[in-house]
Order: sequence, then structure tokens, then C-alpha cells
Amino acid sequence: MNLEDIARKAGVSRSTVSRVLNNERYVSEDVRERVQQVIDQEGFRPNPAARALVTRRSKIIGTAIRQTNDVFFGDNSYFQMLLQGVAEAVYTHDYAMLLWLSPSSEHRDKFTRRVSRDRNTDGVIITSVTHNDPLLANFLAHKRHFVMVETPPSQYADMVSYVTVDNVAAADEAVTHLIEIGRRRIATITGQMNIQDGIDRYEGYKRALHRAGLPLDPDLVVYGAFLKHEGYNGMKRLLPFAPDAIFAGGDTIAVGALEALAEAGSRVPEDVAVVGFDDLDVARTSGLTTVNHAVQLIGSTAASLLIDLIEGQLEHPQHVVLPTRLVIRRSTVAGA
Amino acid sequence: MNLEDIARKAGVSRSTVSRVLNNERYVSEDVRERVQQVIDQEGFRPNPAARALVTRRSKIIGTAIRQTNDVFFGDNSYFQMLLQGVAEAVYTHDYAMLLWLSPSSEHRDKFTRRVSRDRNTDGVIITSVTHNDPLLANFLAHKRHFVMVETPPSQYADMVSYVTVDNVAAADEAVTHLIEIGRRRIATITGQMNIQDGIDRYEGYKRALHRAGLPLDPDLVVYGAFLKHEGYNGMKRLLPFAPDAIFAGGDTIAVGALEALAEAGSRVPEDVAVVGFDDLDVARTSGLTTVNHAVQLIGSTAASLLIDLIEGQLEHPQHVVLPTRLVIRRSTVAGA
DNA sequence: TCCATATCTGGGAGCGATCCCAGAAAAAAA
DNA sequence: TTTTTTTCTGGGATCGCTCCCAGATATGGA
Repeated sequence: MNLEDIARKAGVSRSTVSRVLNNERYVSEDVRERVQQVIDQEGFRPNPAARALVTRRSKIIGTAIRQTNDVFFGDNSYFQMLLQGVAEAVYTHDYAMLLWLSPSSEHRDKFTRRVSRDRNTDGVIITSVTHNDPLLANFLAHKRHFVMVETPPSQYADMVSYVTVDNVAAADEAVTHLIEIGRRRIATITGQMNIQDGIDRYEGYKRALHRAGLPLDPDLVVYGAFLKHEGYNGMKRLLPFAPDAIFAGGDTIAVGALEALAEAGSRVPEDVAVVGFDDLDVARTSGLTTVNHAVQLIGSTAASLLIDLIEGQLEHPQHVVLPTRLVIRRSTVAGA
Repeated sequence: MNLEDIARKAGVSRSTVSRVLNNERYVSEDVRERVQQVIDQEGFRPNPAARALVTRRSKIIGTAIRQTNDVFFGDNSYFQMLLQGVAEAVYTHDYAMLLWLSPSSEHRDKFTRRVSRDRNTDGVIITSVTHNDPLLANFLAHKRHFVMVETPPSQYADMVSYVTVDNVAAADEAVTHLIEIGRRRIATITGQMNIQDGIDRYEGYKRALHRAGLPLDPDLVVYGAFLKHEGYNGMKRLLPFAPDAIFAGGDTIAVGALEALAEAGSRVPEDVAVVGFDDLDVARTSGLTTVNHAVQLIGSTAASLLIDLIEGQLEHPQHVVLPTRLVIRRSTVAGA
């Protein structure tokens, strides 16, 4: 069943059917109706491969998620929320979504090659970019459409499109909250220092301390990663230095820290107040004060942006900074 | 950059390049090498649309996940594990994966239409099928390749391919465990009774009681759904009847039940033992005794099976039943 | 009334692969 | 050496669309 068949059944030409299908002008109302009727009745859908071949558009966008074992799994609902957002935008724009997940066995560069060589997609949403990531260089070199869903490494900042939040300001706000509730020995367990989000949140931490006239104590800084056990181990390392508050670079880190605190018999928030970042599902269940940034909204915004870029509605590069909101729960304010 | 360009650069014909690309015989070694070199050097990848147009194969399989708001989210890691498994198989077979998620606003039938009309994929993995699901009927009618990752409604059982576990036997084993640790007032909170997995697990519950000579007390049966709050509410309903054990149709249900028990001041497992089903991440963290079925393995098995079906290596329909394993934790045995 | 313009319709060319077939070259058999 | 078979290579046809252009018809202005 193809255009020609529909055309014959409706007594018109291929071209006219194509016009109806693509909702183009220059088709009289009665012809349009007759053709549409045949299309509906036959349940006809144009062959996407044939269409893609000539238009050079597949109407498919990709989402590349690396580090799946560590990050895609676990109490980390970040990627589900992101995907849900992407799915929403993809749905309203009548696109489809291709998902690239990296199996644990696959080397980073292999994944990069796989994603960057793919020709099925019109553009890609990329996550978890590290500094000197080959993916970015590759995409830029081949002028492929892509949108990052985090702050890019600074040297790329004005060459790539991204959707993010102001991590520095949000972290600053979170730490300032700790200061306002009277904490003075505020420690931090950071995310990766080769991921811009990790760096920026640490920067916000320093900024808040500085403004309040508090010293930056190296004993109170643990460089970690966005993983629960990093929070757990980091907290163990911090305990001897008796912090009265922890700013964690991410909620998963915070959850790990909470576990270590519970084991050590420290009361939260009386002895140690804890703030996270991301407002994952787990933050809600564990009463964690955290920075909420609507991850789902980031996903849908990024996908819409990507589609606009693909369709030439917008010029590359575009930068979107979405607002954040500090959510106060009982890990910093008892009874909150 | 197309086949013709590569051919010219290598001093051969289009057809020869195609043969090299598809690893066909009847190409002399030196020519093959020369062509491959040009391909590598130019970083050439054949246009998937053109290829798909003539072969009628896209080498893309779809995964359709409905009910995203309720199920895809939350402490439910089921779909992440499944996707990870699918991704693995897709990777080893050099396919790609299209993901269909239903936005919360989308009506079930609309989603069905969207997925079933899609022509980008060679086959689809479908989840969360309910009885009289239009998706099944539609796929069968159009002879599209698909694999279910759960037990199909019984009337379809011998017409569709699926990968599942023996839910009846596994539930029986779980409830028998409760009986063996001395429980006699064993209640259950079931999953949906229009999903075969829900029905089968309830069936296993009844079977275990019957074999042990225990009565089936209607007061101890709550018909619920695979959601945390269903477990919570269900438990509240059960409390007045003083059960000494709960068999939950799913881990999310069990977690909700645990919360209600904690609120009511019941000790687990001393007063009430709890068993779940699925062994989600949350079961591990909350020490829940549960039935483990390797969800990731289900995903990869289903994807491999689907690809074999597509490529004609296997005849439709195929049934795979994977083993389960009861994992005993502290929700039934103190100190486990 | 005639001509310019806007609206509608149809058919050829082309997108970039694969598949099939024909013919050349090499290898094996007579 | 000649014939038969196998291996290798090239080019035409084809998949099902969209795009472009040409021609037909309708509309409006002089």
C-alpha cells in the first residue's frame, strides 16, 4: 500500500495525495476530503524510510545516556524524569525518540562512536558530558544538531546549545540556608569535578561561605561523585572533623551521607543538617532538604529546543537557564 | 557522500562497495581491502533510510511503555532494568531502540494507535498489557512482530510470543515460605486483576494456602494495583483483621504496606512478616523478602527473541519462562 | 472581452541504497 | 587446448516518497 495505490483509489494523482498527507495548500476542499477518506479507510501511513530518504529528516531524535549501570539505575530517578520530559515534547511535535544506553561492558569511546555515527536521528540530546568529551568535539565537527541538558564545559559554552539551571546560584542559596539556620562548620561532598554541574555547585558553596565571612576549610571538603556510596564514604571521612552541616552535590550523595550519619548515631538535623541537590524521588521519601529543578521540564524544554533547531526555527546555539527552588524538609528544619 | 562517491574514490562500482559494506562474498581480497580503506578514511556510513526503503528493515525495535506516570516513575526500577536489558541485546545485534512513553495526558487508545501505526520499527516489545488490550489485537491483525515481557491474557497465550516467569509457582513458593516460618493468618494485597501477572500471583497464593490446608479468608484478600499507595491503603484495610503475614503482589505494594505497618507500630517481622515480588532496588534497601526474577535478563531475552523473529530465525510464537529465586531478607526472618 | 494572476492537478526526476542479471576473468575439468 | 564451472565486477531497475515544473482551470482587473 503506497501513495500510488491511494491515489488510484481516490481518482487523483500521487502528488495530490502527498499534498493532503502533508497538509499543503493548493488542494480543493472536496478533493482533500475524498483523499483523506481513502487514507483513513485504508489506515494508510506513508513509508517513513522513503520520506526520510528524500527529505533528509527522520523525525526521530536520540537521547544518549552513558554510565548506565551507575547512574541510570538505583534510587536515581533523574533519567526517568528526563526521559519522560523528552517523551512529552517528542509527542507534541510528532517525533519519535531513539534511546542510546551504554551497556556496562562498553567502553566510553565505543559508545561515543556508536552514537556519533548514527544516522537515524535528526539530532541528539546528550547527558553526562565530561570535560574533553569526544562526543562534543565530534558533534561540533560534523555540525550535528544536539542539545545538552547540563552546563557544558566552559570552553564549549558559547558553541553548544544547552538547557540547564544556575547551579552556582542554587548551591549558594542552599548553603546560605544552612548558614541562616545557624550552622558554621558546613562541609561539602561534591560531584565529579570533571562535570560542570559538579564544579558549579562547589563554586556556589564557596561563594556562600565567602559572603558570610566563613573560612573555606579543606578538611570539610570531600571530592566525590554523584553516587550513593560516595556520599556514604565521604561522610565517614568527614565525621572526625565534626561538621554541623553537609551540602551534598546531589541527592544520591546526600542519601549516602544520611546513612552514614544514622550509623554513627548523629541526629539529623539537630547534630548535622543535610542539604542535597536535584529533588529526586528519594529526597521526598527521606525528607531531604534539596534544590528542586524540574528535571522533566528540562527534558521537554531540551527536546523542543532541539526540534526547533532541527527545523531551522532557531539559530544554533541557544542557552536556556531554568529556575530552581529550595525545598526545605526535615533534614535541615525539624518538623518541616 | 554516498555509495557512488566511495566507489569512484576506490575505482570500483557501487555494487562492489555495497558488497563490502554488507560483508558479502564474491569480492577479491585486494579490492575489499582497498574499498574498506576508503570507507574508513571517509568515515562513511550508508544512509539508513535508503537501506530501509529497499530492504524493508530498519534494524530498529521499539519498546512501548504505557502508564508512565504511575509506573515508570517512583521507587519502581522495573522499567529501567528492563530497558537496560533491551539495550544490551539491541547493542549486540547492532540494532537501535525506539522508546514509546505515554505522556500522562494521553489516552490509552491514542497511545495504542500511535504505537501500532508506527512504521519505523521492525518489531516491538510491549509491556503492561491489560485484558482485552487493543494493542494485542491490532498487532496480531497486522501480523507485526512483537514480544510481550509478561504472561499474556490466557486467550492470547498460544498466539503471541512472550518472555515471563512462572508467577504461579513463584508466588506459591513465597507464600509457602511464610507458612514455613509459622504464619497462619496470611493476607495478600494483589496487583491488578486485569493483568495476567496479578492474577497468576494471586493464584499461587491460593494454591500455597490450599496445599497447607489453610482456609482462604476473604477478609485477608485486598484487590489492589501495582502501586505504593495501594499497598499502604490495602494494609490499613487489613490491619483490623490482624494478619500475621502479608504476601504483596509486587514490591511497590509491599513497600506501601511496610509504611502502614510502621505507622501502626507493628513490628516486622515479629508481628507481621512481609513478602514482595520483583526484587526491585527498593526491596534491597528496605530489607524486603521477595521473589527475584532477573528483569534485565527478561529484557535482553525478549529483545533477542524479537530480533530472531524479525530475521526469520525463529517461528512465531515463542514462549520463554525464566527461573525465579526467593530472596529472604529481614522482613520475614529477623537478622537475615 | 481579454489578459494577468492565483489556484489546482499531474507526471518526471531524484534521494541512496539493494537486488538481479549479464558479462568478464580466473580456476577447474575435460 | 577447449569447455565448463566458479569467482568477481558493473550497471539497470526498484523501493516509496517529495520536489519541481508545466499545464489546466478559476478568478479578478482593465
